Amino acid sequence: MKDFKQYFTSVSAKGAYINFYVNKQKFANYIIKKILTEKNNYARNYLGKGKTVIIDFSSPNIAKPFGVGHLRSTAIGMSLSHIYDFCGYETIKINYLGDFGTQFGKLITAFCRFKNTNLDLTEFKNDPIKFLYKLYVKFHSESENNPELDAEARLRFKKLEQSIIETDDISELFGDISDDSDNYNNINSDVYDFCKDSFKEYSTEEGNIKEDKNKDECKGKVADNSGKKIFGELYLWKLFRKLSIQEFKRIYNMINVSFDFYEGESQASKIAVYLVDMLLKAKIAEISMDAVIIPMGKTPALIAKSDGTTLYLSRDIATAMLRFKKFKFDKMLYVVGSEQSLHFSQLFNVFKILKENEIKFEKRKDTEKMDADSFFECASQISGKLHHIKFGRIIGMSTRKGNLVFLEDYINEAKEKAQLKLKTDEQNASNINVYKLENSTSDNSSVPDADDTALKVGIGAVIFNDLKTRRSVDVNFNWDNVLSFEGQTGPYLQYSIARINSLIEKLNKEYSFRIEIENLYNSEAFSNIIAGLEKKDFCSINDHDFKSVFEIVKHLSLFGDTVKDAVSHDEPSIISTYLLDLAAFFNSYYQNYKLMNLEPDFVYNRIMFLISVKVVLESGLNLLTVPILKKM
RNA sequence: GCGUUCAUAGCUCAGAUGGAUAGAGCAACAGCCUUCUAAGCUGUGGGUCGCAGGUUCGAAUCCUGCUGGACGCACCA
Repeated sequence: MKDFKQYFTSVSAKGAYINFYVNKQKFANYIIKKILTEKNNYARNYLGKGKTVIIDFSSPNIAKPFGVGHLRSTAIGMSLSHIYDFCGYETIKINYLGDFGTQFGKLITAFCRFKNTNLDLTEFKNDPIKFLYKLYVKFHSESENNPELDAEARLRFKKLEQSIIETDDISELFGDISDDSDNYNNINSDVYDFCKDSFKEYSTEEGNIKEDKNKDECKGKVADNSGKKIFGELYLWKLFRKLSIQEFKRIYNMINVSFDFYEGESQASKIAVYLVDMLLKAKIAEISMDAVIIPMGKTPALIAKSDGTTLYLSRDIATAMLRFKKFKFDKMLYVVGSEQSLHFSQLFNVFKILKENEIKFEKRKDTEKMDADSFFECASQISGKLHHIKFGRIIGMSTRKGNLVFLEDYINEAKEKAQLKLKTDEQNASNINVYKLENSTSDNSSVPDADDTALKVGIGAVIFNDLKTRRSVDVNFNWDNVLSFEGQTGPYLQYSIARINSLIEKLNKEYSFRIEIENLYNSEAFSNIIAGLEKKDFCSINDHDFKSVFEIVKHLSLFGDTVKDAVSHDEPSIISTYLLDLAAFFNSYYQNYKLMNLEPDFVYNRIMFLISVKVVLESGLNLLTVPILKKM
């Protein structure tokens, strides 16, 4: 700080502006040195020190395929979690699965009815999600002509809901539902009997469930994997959920996404019922047309249906409270499409109202499995901590044939394109090598694992495509744009890094520098190099390439501000834009200034410079969850 | 009808708290691979920043109105 002045050469006033002239050489060397020393900690900040942020994202519905629509939330949420982490926050990633609602009654009905007809159960084992999706579609086409199906579905859901709410298993309600300990891979043979004809046994003609005198013996039950008798609906639902989560995890794994917790809407349903009751007693909620509402603004918030069952909103209120109790978060982000804006503004309003009416709560002693007092105590602290991270819709999203696009197919298409590209590159390379062999300088090494590379390029293209524009704008889905690897794309960024690696490797060999770029992030080697260069400058204002070098270094120096911008706006695209500019600067430099055959000292310094560019590009791609490739 | 949101080059978008001559990529055209990866680079053309007012020394950016699109508006999530 004392020698702050040395970084400026002069100051002058020009019109309405005061211009500071920086000492470019000192500035450039300072930045390069800083990056080399701090490496992947360069540009980190501590805005969130001691603070906890929860990011609720992805949140697909179980028993439904993971489509491209969910990718946007997933990509944005995952990237935000990295960005918050980079800013010193304690970050908790939650996947809130849609595991509750009438559609499960439909699915169970369809499963029982169609199981033995033309749908193949081995298909269910091989690809449960696609199988269930087919069931769902089949149910809808058949129920048009057969209203009986809808009635059965409603009843089955009612039974499911009942058994979920009645369950005594608290861990089932509050635990991480992705736990793999109970293995549902082998379907219990009871289930076959259940599916066959049990429904007739316990449904009445009025469309109600028959009272069971002898609960454990009744036909509608099957043994779960611990041998306990549970309703068949509950069993199937758990099975569907388990299989769905397994499938989701496989996909998440592929795109480097992970969660700290998997929660389900079903978990909150029990508390939601209780919550509605409390809000009514506290006179915050009231009854209107048999339903329970909380009056606010123009559109009152509906928290219970006229039949007394809860809604999405009531479950979200309960979930937020549970999470606050558990994590004491300072901030919670819901990464959900902007079409749900009203829902979230209502949710946030509820907490505002709870805060304003704090004193109205009666302390209750008749708590059941939870501590109601502390539950409501925390409610007043939640207001202002919730944020809806909305994003625009994906328009025109369909396969080339016009159906829903499964994420995996989407990635595969991108991968195939990348494979094709790799193949033609290799051919071209071998053609060129015909010339090169005369000089025999080329080592003719092809890309190590073409399959893996293609996959990462495909994923990079797909993820980056969702993160390159501001969240708020609707994206026009266009296959040609997504599958383009040129210009402002993920592969362009990956390619820039691959180029730096390959260049450094070549120079390393040519000049015998022995710079261990492999160990850049985990060895002391670099720190030592830097320490040895304490007094030395990497670049000078008189260098022939200084203008271009400085342009890049200036941009490198802005990375920290870019990260802060991104976190304060919850906007990954700010990082994307930054990286595209950086890559463009670098590629321009690469093309215009060749390093081979220059003085060793100079080349060595430029390698250091290139490493600083690489460090920032890689940090940035990590923030976006775009895979980094050594070679392409 | 009410609410939210968007409108910048032929297309997709930057331009985020008002600042100097509004920038990229794609597409088009003209070039550049027998020295570092052409998934790249260099150049050319392309704009009444939806329209009309207002605030300001200064507006793509802020305010008002209008037009056009998207989404949402009580028992779905």
